[in-house]
Amino acid sequence: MTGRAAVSGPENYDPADYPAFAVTVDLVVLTVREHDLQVLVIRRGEAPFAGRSALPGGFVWPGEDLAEAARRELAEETGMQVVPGHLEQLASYGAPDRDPRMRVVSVAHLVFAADLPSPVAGSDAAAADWRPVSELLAHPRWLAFDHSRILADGLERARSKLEYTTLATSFCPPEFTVAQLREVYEAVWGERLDPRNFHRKVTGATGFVEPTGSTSSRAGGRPAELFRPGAASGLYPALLRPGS
Amino acid sequence: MTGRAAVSGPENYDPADYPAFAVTVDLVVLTVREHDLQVLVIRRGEAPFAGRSALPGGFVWPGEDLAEAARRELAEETGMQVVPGHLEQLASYGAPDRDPRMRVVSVAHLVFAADLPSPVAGSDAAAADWRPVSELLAHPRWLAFDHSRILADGLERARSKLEYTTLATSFCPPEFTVAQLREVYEAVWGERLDPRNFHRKVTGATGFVEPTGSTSSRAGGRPAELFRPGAASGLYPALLRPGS
DNA sequence: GCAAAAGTGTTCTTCGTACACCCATGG
DNA sequence: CCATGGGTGTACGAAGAACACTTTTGC
Repeated sequence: MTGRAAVSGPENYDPADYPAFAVTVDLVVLTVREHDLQVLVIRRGEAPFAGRSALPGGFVWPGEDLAEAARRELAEETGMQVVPGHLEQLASYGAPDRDPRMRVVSVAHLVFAADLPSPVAGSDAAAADWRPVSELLAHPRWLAFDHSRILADGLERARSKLEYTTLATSFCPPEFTVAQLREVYEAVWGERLDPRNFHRKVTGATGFVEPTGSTSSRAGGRPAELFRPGAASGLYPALLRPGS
Repeated sequence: MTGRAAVSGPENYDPADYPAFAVTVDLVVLTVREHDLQVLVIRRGEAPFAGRSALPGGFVWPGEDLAEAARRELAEETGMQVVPGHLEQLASYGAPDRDPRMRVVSVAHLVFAADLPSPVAGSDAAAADWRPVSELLAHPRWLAFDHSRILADGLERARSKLEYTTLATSFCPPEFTVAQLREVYEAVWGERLDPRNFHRKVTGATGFVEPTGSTSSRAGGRPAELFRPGAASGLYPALLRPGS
């Protein structure tokens, strides 16, 4: 387990001499529900951290790529289908004592999910469930391991990605109004945005949203136009956070 | 080695049942020399990829954090001291076949280094040496493993970090002129910038650079004022790339 | 008509860009 | 003096912020 400690890299070593790590993937699955940013957590049944919440995740298998493992775990633990929006690698966490049982390096991934009707069903995990991000970050001990840190990093990544990419549409259903899109920005950034200026910026940015022609009816108020996600992935001009 | 494949995450498993991975750190060490962005590579002595260049790196030890391992490998393989500028995690690479010998997950790190007088000395590796990034990216097979991909990701990260952070000063000596700082931007972005507008933006951004009071003398031309890195880490207003 | 939400126009300011121009040194 | 690079002033346009105003529905 300790290794001969060859110091010059991958050369001159015997594989068996080197420390074995477990490699896992953890998932920060974000969605916007009820004007609030929420994250998918599961309830841990066993020690360590029994009874606490944790991010979904699990071990990477021998033949799998990291992203593949993340997609598999997402499906297994939450019943969510592949590509429920967008999945990207977030960062890796490998502090020696982050798991008391063994040396684990976890590759965290970030998923932007639309608010599906029944997002957590037919799940393999005991209980998968949406929780407000703000609530979990206010109580860092509610999450097992270093998952609070991972969540914080995922949130910060999400916040900055909304500024210069079109990923906010991943949080929306296939067709959406400008107000729904604004709700995404307001929930992720935790700030109120001017509806009038927001509307102009969104419709003015090239390839961000594309009108469908139809409108959405609602109680009280003029019906809103419906949009589809546009072709662009980068956002120009960018939508910068107010408190910059 | 294959595992019982418990599907519900870190619960109900026996550690010995799970696939063992080797975990390494790889380093993308960038600097600007001779008006050109360069990266530190070592020459591999042994198979696989014997004779080819590779990014410096090596195995993570049992008691080490990931960033710690990166700093140690940097010192061992290149003789560079800790914190030669700035070190941050880049991304992890874990394709099943990325190393023909064993299953390896590599956590890549990115270092911004100043152009030191003798950056590679007393090195443990056979030969560590600066190479132009553009040259290596134009010939992806010159680098071992998936290091070309890692380098490309590191370059893109560096490019965007210059836009909205003050990290460019990490490429400069402790005291520098605006022209030297501009050389960093031009080398990393591969674009010419207007010296006059650049000067105003740099000196106008809050906390980016701080005048020392002294000047630098040079052959032909008015002496330039010398600056130190300022206190800010974020850059406001941002310095955006021309071709946006 | 009235409330409510969607969407447009207008003004002010900030920032990017282009480029004319002046400043301070070495030769 | 003149070549060379450092640094400032100015003018125009694009984009952000604030907010008055018009539009289109339900009741």
